[in-house]
Parts: sequence; structure tokens; C-alpha cells
Amino acid sequence: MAKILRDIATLLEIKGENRFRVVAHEEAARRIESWPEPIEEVWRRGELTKIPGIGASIAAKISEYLQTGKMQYLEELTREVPPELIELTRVPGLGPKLAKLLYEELGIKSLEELEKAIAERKLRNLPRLGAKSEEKIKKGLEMLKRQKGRMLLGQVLPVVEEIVALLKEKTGVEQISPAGSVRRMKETIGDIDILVASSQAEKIMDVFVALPVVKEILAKGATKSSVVLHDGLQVDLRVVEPVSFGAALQYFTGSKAHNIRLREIAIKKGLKVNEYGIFRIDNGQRVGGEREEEIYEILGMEWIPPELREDQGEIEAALEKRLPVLIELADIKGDLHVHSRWSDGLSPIEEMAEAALKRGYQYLAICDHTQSLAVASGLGPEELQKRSREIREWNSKRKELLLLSGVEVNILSDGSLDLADEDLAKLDVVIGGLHSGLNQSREKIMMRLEKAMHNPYVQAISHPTGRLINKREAYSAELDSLLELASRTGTFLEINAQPERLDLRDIDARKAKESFGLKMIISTDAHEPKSLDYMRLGVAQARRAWLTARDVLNTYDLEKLLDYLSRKRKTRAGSIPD
DNA sequence: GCCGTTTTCGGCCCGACTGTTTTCAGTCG
Repeated sequence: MAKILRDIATLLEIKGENRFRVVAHEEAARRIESWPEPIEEVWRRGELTKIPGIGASIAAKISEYLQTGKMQYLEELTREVPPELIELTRVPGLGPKLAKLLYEELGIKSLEELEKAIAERKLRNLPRLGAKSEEKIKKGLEMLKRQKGRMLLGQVLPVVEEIVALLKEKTGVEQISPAGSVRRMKETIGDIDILVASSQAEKIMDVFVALPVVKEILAKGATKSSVVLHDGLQVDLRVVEPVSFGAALQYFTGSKAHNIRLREIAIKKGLKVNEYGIFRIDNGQRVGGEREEEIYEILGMEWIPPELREDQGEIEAALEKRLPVLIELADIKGDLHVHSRWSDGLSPIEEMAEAALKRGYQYLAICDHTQSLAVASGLGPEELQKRSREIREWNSKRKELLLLSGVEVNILSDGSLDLADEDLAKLDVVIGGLHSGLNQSREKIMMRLEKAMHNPYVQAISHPTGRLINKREAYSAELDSLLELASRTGTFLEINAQPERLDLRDIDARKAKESFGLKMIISTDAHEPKSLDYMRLGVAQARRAWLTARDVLNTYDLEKLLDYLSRKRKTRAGSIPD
């Protein structure tokens, strides 16, 4: 539905409709995408217009489509504007106006036809276009072809850190920060934004575009430059005067929706917010902007952590000064799901333990795969006994960190586990996970999860929805049933911190907390020591879900953690732990 | 097309860069 509305917006734009009508459709699309439940359910309750940004008109269109599978408005629109033109606007640098021009003047409707017209040098003779414009569109077309879509945060962060370090080293700037979706720690990143405070913008721009990682310069100006790296990532650098650093940081961190709300509030207070500062509208007097906190303070709000800036209720909460104190990496006291060489991990237990010690952890649960997962050298009861002896030995020698003996027990295709209860009873940590039969129907998958969660020894479920970012949809799509089941059986759900998993998703985890009062664990699922660093991705995900340290089990001291982990066994799969 | 503690009309966030133009439109974020 969001895609349809977005298509409508693009078609209206090409047609040259009122731009606020265009924006309204885009806004409605965005709202639907970030709404925590399927739009059909809202429609069934007759509450479409309760979603902000959806009014009577768009609600009627959605209803019509859900009822009949058709939308008359869209069909009329596509009679006026060929829907193929939407494809053209995906080319960077080619917007709705140019798409319309290309169609009307040259009859171009597809990327192929566009490519042909460029080869024949037809674009440069159009009004307001020249050879440079033609070249720019050509490059945009190439870029679109190369584009792999949004990249994973876990892949992008190291690149950002490298660029920031290089800029610091070569220019000596001190005030420098990632902005945009990187700073908001979104699970995927479209492009990288970096902000610098300096009075020597030109010098910094020169250094930036000459960095060895840079493949191509898209734009270079006095305050803003854009480049493409060899791996295809786009990086935008902005340089502002130090007095504007806070305002610029706020501005370029976004999100767009968050900023729009913020500026609306500013206007109502007679203030104007832009990237240079916050100003009085009546006399233009500057009232702040050096520090980011000032912007929020002056607007009467608490400072909002970047991870929350999505216009998902954080502005209201900040105005009422009831923002949660979000979990931080420093709150994490251990990792409850890592693998060792006993199964498919790359390192011996000892090395994993040393890595955990380095990170200041109190405990580490070694949760190897179990016997039916042959491809991952899963362990049977005897091997587990041997492994437990190794773990006990380590614990007898080292007191700073407690190793817990655990498994990521495989949930079989009928919902049974591949280890007997008596074997599970000997372990400290039992996390259940699906690794096979993922193409079963959702009902079947839910049945398997339900059966596993009712087992008194299964304390948690790993990567509960099974989604792989950009690769695989969630296999357990009925999130509400999953959360309700976890609540009823006292089973904890994992936020798996692997870069391509980040599962539960942020909005799922937020719902788990707010609607079901669930506590979660954040695990790296590390198969080697350095992957323990994925914890920061898991914590970021939890922050985007509005979680505090109290909501996450592995922020607890050892004693309290063990108490929570033992509750289900004591009650034999019954009540909800507090 | 949406919205309302200035409500049913009249607003709607704000600015940089580029190319082609002699003052601005288009695109992007």
C-alpha cells in the first residue's frame, strides 16, 4: 500500500500537481510503512484515519483497494501519466520534471530508451539542457545500475570511522561527527553524512575529495561536497562555522519527519530552525545553535537521542519530559549467545572468554549448535558433557568471568527439540532456534515455536522472526502471536545483533516492551572473538526500540540474571516473570 | 491532501549545488 501511495505521489509530481498534495501522499506512505501492524487490520477496525497523515480521501482509496483490489484514482492517473515514468525518476539527478520532458519531447518511457537517447546525444538539445546535463544523467544511470540498495549498518560503520579518522588526521579538525541515518543507527544506510565544524571549509573539502577511498566527485562546493567511494557508497560532507555546529548536527541527523515536526513547533513559538542556528522570526535574532542540546532546550524539550528521531512519538515524549533513559553499551554485563570451535565457531572457548573479559563482561554463555544441525557440527549429549568439563575447568581457574554452559538447541520441523529434557536440564542457558524447514507455512512455524516455548528448559528464542535484511522475509510473521506466546510462557526473545539479522526488529522490540511488557536479551551470536563487537549494533537496535537497561536481561548482575533464567524451570512453564 | 490550544480555510521546513540562465528551475537531502 505504501508503494502504491508513493507511486501516486510520483505520478502527481510528474503531472505537475500541487506539491502539497504530492507530499501528503508521500507522508501517508511513510506512515503506513512505519506503522507497527498490517494496514489491513487498521482498515478492518475502520480506523485508517486515526493514522496521522491519512485523511478521508486517502483512507477511501486504501479501502477501495483492499476491498476490490483496484483503485480507480490510480487507474485514471496512469491514463494521464505513463506509470513507466516512475522508473525514470529512480535515476539520481533525474526528477519528475525532466521525466515529463523526456517523455513529451522524445517519447522516452524506459531506462533502455533513455540509455539509447543518451548514446544518440538527443538530450543535449532539449530546452534548459546541455552536454553537461546529458553527462550527469548518464552517470546517474550507471549509478542506478550499480546500486545494491541500502547497505548494512554493520558494514558502513567501519567505513565511516575510517573517513572520520582520516579527516581528523589530515586537517586537524576536532568537531566532527557522523550525521544522518548513520548517527541514528538505522539498520541499513543509504548514504553517509559527515559534519565538520571549521572556519576553513575549502581546505577541508580539498582534503576530503582527495581521500584515497574516493572514486568519484559528484559535487564540490564551499560548504557541501558529495563523493562516491570505490565500494559504491555515497558520502556527503558538510562544513559549518563552529558557532553553527549544534544546529547543523541536529539538522543533518534528521530524520526528515522529525525535523519537519521540530520546525513546525518552532514556528508556533515564533522561532525558525535551520542548519545555522535557531532564530527569532520577528527580528531575526539568533538565540542558539552552537550545541545541539540548545535547539531542543529552546523548544521546551528534553534532548532526544538520535536513535529515537523518527517522529514516532519521541517529540511528544520530549515535550512532556518523559523520554526513557535508553540502554547503553556500557550497561551490558555479558553475552548470552556465542559459539565456539566445539560447533561451527572459529575459536576455542578460551579465546572467546578472553575476548569477553576484554570487554569487561561478568559472564559469557557458550551456546553451540546441537546435534541435528550437522552442517554446523552440532553437539550431542556426550560432546556437551566433554565441553562442560572444559568450561568448568576454565571457571575453576578464572574468577573474573563466569562461563555459562549453553546451547542454541535446534527446533525440529515438528516442533520438538533435538536434545532430551534431561540433557537440557544440565545446562545453564538454553536458547531455542529455528535453522531448518524455514519454508514451512507460517502456521507450521508458529506451531513449532509454540511447542518450543512451552518447554520449561527453553529460556529464550534466538533470532525470533528469522528475517535476513535485504535477503529473506520473516518466517514468523504473526508478531503478535509470537509476543503473546513469549509473555504467556515466560520465554525471553532475543535481539540478535548480527549485522544482517538485527532480529527482533526495532519496531517489534518496542511493541514487545510496550504492549506485552516483555524483557529481552541482546546477543551477538558471535562465531569468533571480534564479533563480540556486534553488541553495539544490538544495543543500537534496542535504543531504537526505546528499551532501557531494565528491559534487557544481560544488563543484570550475574545473580539477578541467573534468577531470571531459572524462573521458568521452577514454575514449569507457567506464569510471567516480573 | 492533511490539519487545527490562532480549526472548516489557509497554511504546509529549509537551504545547497548545478546547469543554463542573465534571475532561476530542478533536484536533492
